Amino acid sequence: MPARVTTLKELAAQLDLSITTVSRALAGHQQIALKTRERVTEAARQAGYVPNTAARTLVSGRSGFVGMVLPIRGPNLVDSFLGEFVTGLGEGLVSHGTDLILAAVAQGQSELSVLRHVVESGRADGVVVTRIAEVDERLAYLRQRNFPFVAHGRLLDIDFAYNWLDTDGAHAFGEAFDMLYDLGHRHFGLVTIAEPMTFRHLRQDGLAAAIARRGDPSVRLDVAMAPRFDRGARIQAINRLLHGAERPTAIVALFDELALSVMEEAARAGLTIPRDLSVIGFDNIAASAYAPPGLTTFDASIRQCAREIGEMLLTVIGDRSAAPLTRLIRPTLVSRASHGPAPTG
Amino acid sequence: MPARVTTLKELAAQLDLSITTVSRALAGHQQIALKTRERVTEAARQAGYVPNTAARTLVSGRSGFVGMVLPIRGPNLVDSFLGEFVTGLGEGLVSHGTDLILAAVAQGQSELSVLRHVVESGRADGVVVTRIAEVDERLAYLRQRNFPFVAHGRLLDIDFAYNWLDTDGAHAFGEAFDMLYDLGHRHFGLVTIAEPMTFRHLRQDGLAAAIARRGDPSVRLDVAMAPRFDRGARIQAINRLLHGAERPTAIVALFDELALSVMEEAARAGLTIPRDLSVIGFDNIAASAYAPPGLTTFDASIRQCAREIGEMLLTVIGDRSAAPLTRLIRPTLVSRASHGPAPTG
DNA sequence: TGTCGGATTGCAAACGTTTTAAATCTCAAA
DNA sequence: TTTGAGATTTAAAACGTTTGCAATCCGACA
Repeated sequence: MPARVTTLKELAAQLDLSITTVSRALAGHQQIALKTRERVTEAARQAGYVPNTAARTLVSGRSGFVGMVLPIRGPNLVDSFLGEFVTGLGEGLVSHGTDLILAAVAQGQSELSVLRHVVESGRADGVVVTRIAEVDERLAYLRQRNFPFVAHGRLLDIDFAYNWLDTDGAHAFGEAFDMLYDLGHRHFGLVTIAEPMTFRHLRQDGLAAAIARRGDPSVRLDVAMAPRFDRGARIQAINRLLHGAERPTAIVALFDELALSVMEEAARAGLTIPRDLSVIGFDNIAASAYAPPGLTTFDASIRQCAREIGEMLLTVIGDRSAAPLTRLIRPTLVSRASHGPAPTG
Repeated sequence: MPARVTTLKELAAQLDLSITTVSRALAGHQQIALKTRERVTEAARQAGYVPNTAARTLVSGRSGFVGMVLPIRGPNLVDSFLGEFVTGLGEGLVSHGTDLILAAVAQGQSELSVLRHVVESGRADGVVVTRIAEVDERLAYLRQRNFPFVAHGRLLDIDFAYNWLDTDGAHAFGEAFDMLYDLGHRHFGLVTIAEPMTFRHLRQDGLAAAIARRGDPSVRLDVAMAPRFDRGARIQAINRLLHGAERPTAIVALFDELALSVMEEAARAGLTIPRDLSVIGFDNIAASAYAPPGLTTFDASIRQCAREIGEMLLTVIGDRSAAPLTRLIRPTLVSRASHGPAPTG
């Protein structure tokens, strides 16, 4: 069995003081004589005393934890930025000594039920919710429960105010269109996913808005929709786009994984990028830098976003009555070699 | 403030039973009449009752958490498989309803002090330790503290028994050598790192052992050592290898990031892979599939390893007196296009 | 009717901390 | 010497759960 944990009671006995005094001394209360405070602090340091989290949580009602439900993934797919996200979140939380709780979802269980469990058991003082769906029962629950949370992403119909941070995909896709238009492209392809996630709409709408802004009737947009996690179907959708009656000269993909697939299929079809086809992605995952000829994309700086989300959540936990915090991050263009002038003729 | 949390007391009052009975009924104790058990279970379900973690932990001495210290990284580098690792760990833990605690290390703080805090505060029932160093103070502490843990990786001088899971890098590097030797290669390069991590030695020793086994005095091995996180110095070390008096025909890298750098620098030097140079990596990170011409490497199946680590840790926590668990996973060769016959002449 | 035994339920302590309210101490002023 | 104000310390309750032990209930048997 593990060596005995030092407790307040033991420390108090050793110092011939009451538990109360020791507790207060360690908390730095002014009412305790300075000499006593120092004596206690030193003894605690020597004994390697660390207050018991459970006891503290029980009495204070604060756990010092922030929760997050691990995204569910198929056997061979991992959230490509989970690592970055978690790292950033840790950075954002560490200043307050807050730790992160990751709760996995068991087979056949719902993400909501896990979230509920985290909340109701008092494990966490607040939670982070990622991958927001168009209609998101998690947000509905948290709101009704009035539990502190920050969402990474937005709802579509914002019928209530809440704390969120999002990357401005609409802006990025508008920027992508403008850049490609200026390079002479008129026939565009968009590869998107079938899942009801908000970011899909925001990005597509951003693209559509930019097209509308330009007001050029010769601009054409073909949309290919692929299930997110079915690789075969994804390839099929992409090839329909590539081998249609008329091929777009520029393809914008909802995120890098799709863009990389587009580049692979284009290569397989004998197309040279960017001479025959321009491709632009979103996220800037590691592989995008390596995939020839280097994918032009937008950096979503997940780590930085997650760090801010952590900080926001700490704020929300600290002051539950504060006005909702919202933050829209503008992703930066990472210009590599997968885009160029529209092919002539 | 959040809606009131349902508590045992409230549930008991509502059912006109004692707290004890309700607690026992929910725990499924046989001594409670079946009818009562059913009545209580139903009421708890209706009320959405979830037992308070802190209270339960306090009395039982078990937190239901497993801890891990977030690896420290520079501003732009993230542990490339943290996401996979965390996902796997979650999968391994979820069956027992155990959650994962991730504790970040603040600037200027030591990883050991954070680990200590996690342990001493009773936050976790066990911990996972990754990236084992040649002499690892974390393992020394955990052992002396007799606290349940599983290490991902081994110590060099195993002077005490403990629970570990490791990928058999030695075997993989031997396999790589054999394969390359059979392809005619005689002059080898190894790109390794300067940090005192065990896996460095194990892999290098595996390579050396394979060379010795072959007993061919014409085999030559040049070793380039680069600091792990200094990209500039890394490139420099690689180029020394590429532009020495005599260039190796095959380069084995300690892990994929290094191998990808080798391929980049080789391309920059006008070399064609694998015609002029064979390159083999280790880990099979996502980018390795995309980097031209596709990196031959070994799949370390981090997710699967992490899952097993989670399961091992649960076992260790359940039975502290059990014999140490050890597990050596043999990585599988992922044969892509970066290796081939040695150039003739 | 009284008693016994098994089935069922409840009381109270304990886990380690924080905090309210009260007790004690110290020392200068009266 | 007494008084009292301020400084310092403490006792005890509380947080929500689990659990050892004791109490109660019920029907059967004598």
